[in-house]
Amino acid sequence: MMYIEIDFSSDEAIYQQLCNQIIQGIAMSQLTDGMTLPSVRQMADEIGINMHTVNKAYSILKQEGFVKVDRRKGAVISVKSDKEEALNSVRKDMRSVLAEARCRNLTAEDLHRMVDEIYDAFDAYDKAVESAGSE
Amino acid sequence: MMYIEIDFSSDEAIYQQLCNQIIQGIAMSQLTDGMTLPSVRQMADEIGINMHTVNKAYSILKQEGFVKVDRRKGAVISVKSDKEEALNSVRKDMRSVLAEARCRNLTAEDLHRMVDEIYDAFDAYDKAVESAGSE
DNA sequence: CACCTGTTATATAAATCATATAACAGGTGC
DNA sequence: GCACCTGTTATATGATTTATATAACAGGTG
Repeated sequence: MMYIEIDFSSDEAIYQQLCNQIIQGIAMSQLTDGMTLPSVRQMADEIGINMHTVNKAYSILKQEGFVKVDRRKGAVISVKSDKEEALNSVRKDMRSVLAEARCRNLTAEDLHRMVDEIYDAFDAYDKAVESAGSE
Repeated sequence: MMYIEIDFSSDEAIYQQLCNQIIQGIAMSQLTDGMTLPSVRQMADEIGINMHTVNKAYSILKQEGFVKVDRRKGAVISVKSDKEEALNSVRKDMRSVLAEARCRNLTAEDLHRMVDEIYDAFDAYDKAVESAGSE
């Protein structure tokens, strides 16, 4: 079970928003290895979009190594974690973010702090879910 | 003077590539406050694209606070650096990058190291330019 | 007044995004 | 075998975005 919220007035494509929210769900341990995502049709119904839009998102997640797609079970969370690959993939995006950060005079320390805050926020979510397990 | 290289077979929009390269140019001090970018027509000619595509890029850079556009001089580098605004703007993008990083089991330390490496690379470029000033 | 700026308007072709309808391959449970 | 559920593929259509082209306007410079 996972809340997905699509902003239809966003300039970000729907399939892209869907990908991002699922990745964030994995980051927050809301989605863990072995869990299955709703089928493309079910997910499409739930959030009120087309099946093919969901399929596109799932295909990308598969290609990027976040899920494995099994014809009978559907999309199963399975994160590929080759450290070298991961570093290279992340570095590319990080470079763009840091370019802007540096233009705006943020220091490496500012960014270390930001990284820690965001990572802590991910962990905080884990704990909240664990301790509210009975609800 | 600044080399711009557009990958026409990229899935990234041309105006977006142009924005990114200019922002990276500022980050590397290749472009500094007060410098003027080539006029929209001149830049378009140089890299072989349409004037309006350049204009779109410049307009975005203006809106995001990287340049100020003067009708007579053109687009002048002028980076807005309100720290609070900068932190909030960067945080949003950073969150997406870190979500992927965490899924792939990268630690906060891994990312601190990456931040430092990228920042050092920006600085290294500054120095290279300074010491080769006579060429 | 020619010449350079950015800016705006309009039109057009191509690509992307989202949708819709339909069908197929394959596994599950009755 | 037969419904029923998966993902997957094909095809078509409309809306939006991207990139281009041509043209004109406002304003500052020499």
